[in-house]
Amino acid sequence: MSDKAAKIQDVAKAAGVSTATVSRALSAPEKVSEPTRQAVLAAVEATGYRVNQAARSLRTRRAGSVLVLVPNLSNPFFSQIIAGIESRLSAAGLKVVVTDTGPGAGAQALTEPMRDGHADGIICLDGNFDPAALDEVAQSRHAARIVFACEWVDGSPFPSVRSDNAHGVRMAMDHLFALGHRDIGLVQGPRGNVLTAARTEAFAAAMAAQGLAVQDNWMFRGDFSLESGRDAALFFAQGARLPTAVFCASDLMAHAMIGQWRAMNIRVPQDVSVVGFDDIEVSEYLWPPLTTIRQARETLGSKAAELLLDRILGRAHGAPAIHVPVSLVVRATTAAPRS
Amino acid sequence: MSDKAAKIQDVAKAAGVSTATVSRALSAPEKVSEPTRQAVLAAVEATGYRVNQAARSLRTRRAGSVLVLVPNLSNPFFSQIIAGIESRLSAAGLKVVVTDTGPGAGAQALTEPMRDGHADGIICLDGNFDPAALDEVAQSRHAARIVFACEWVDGSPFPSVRSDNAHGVRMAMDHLFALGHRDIGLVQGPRGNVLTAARTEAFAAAMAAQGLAVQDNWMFRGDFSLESGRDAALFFAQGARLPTAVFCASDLMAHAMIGQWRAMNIRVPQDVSVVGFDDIEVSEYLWPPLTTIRQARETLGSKAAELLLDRILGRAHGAPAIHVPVSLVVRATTAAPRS
DNA sequence: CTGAAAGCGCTAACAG
DNA sequence: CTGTTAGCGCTTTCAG
Repeated sequence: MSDKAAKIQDVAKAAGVSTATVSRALSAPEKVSEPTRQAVLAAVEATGYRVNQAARSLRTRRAGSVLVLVPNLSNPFFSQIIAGIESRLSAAGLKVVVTDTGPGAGAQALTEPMRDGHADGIICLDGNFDPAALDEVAQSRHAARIVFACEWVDGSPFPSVRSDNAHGVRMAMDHLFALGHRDIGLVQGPRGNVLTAARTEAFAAAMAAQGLAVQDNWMFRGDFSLESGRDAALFFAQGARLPTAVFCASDLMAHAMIGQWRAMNIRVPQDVSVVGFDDIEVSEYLWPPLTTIRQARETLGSKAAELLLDRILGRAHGAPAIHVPVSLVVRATTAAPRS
Repeated sequence: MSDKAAKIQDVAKAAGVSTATVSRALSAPEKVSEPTRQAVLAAVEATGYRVNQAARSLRTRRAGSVLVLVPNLSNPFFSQIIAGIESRLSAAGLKVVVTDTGPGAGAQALTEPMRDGHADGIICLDGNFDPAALDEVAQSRHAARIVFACEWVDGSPFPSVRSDNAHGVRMAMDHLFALGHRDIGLVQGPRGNVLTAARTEAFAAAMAAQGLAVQDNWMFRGDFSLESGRDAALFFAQGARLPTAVFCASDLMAHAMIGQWRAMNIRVPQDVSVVGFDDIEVSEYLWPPLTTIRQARETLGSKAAELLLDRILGRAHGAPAIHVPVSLVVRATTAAPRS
């Protein structure tokens, strides 16, 4: 049990067959007669044999695993997506490993793991790549095994799974309009981010459809982080007049903004209503519970896994953009405007 | 660039040297003359060569990576620990991969990755293993490359890095005592967890030192989750009398408890004071900002990485338990008891 | 259905 | 300092 690791030779000897048969019994059972299969399995058990993945990879030129690239592991938003990915891929016999794309990771982060034989495919949750650099990636022979989820890169030829951001924003805005809000502020994501673009654009469109102007002094540039949410609170509070509602492009920013406002005695939703985006777990538990747009994170993950699997197995090609529905979760941070 | 992957042979040919020299130039530059090294590097560049990790692993019997086992990826508490691990190990040329120990993962999760050649070592942030099963793990030839961090398993022969939990609880309690609290409740972690044991014991000791009894009806069994924090709020509210302060074994539980209480019109800290444990990022941003015990997460991670590295390189042995200092962060959830 | 044998790409002795 | 050579453990033709 604690001796040298058994190798396929040892199993073959113990089972009285050749190494080739052991190999087949293990990875293509249907090619082996039932009795030999049993014998091999028994021998595997007896010797405590485990296949050496390095040797197998070298021979088959497959890694047996998929890499998930996350922009920021500390954002609880991502864990459920990973869970969705995992459930789909582990069923297909693939391991899932997760890595944080450090700040300023180059586009090579998308191909290197495959070139180096670490992964058979990549699911990237980070859209923060230089489009030009991505063109080069697209030329690589590994390009077909890259899938984006949540975020994506405009104009890039990779399949992606995304929440229906525009629809989410529209629901949020309709909810605010229905409550009677017309003076609505926006906390955006970081410049150059596709989610920022999609959500900001949808915000502007919704305002325009109501004949409302988007005011510059009610528009704050954040970066999805807690800190920028706090900054947003200060920004709005310093203005001549508070909007009656603010739409935040992420829950995290919304929570920090609300927290800072409370410290300043600005009450949500009595003084200002707030809507978030993401529906992270904590949003349900804090007070006041956050009205927000829920992303179907598990679905996002499993669809991305599906897309990648299709490509790894050569079952499908092309670069579809799959949109996953979102939903409005009305909780306690929204109410009619202050009079 | 997008052709077949270059192999070491191609580089050797291009540089006019043998494959062995290429190999040396890449992984032991000091064993090669400067001119040849340059020639090899140029050839690598020209061919776009990347070493095949599977082949290298097969030959060297090393994976070149370390696995971090996390109980729950969705807890933001872990990400900074991982960052600490990463900064130390990447400097040593090791990749870091992260996996979620699914619920009910067996002890084989600790050895399998090494047996299978996926990892050279394991840093485990999850203490939830059957001690009996761990005895078997301890016999394995991979036992020497397992390090625990944050959590650990009592009586197991593995090195570990831990926060000084007892000291943290003592500081929290002293803070409450100094404010005048004597009626103090406790929200524990899950049964069988070492952190629960350490923190609950320290709580009881602190109370005893003040001549105070630990009341059963002010003691709630949680599991570190948001949901159990909400349950704790209900539990205390249903009692005949609220304690004047509650110590929560995790920030997440504290936040959910406070949130639920606010919904019930129980105010923190006016009606009850609350102290948490962890100091997750959000604790600083919510209202009221949480008084809590800060764990030096980055340090926890880097020390664990150091410990593991020593063992991988054969520089050190044994199973030390390294204690990392914690600190009390006083914010706004604690005040003098209601009168 | 099974066995023999040839490597996958790399590194580590061992000579020179 | 450099080249030759022998595998690491596995899968996969190719025969039988």
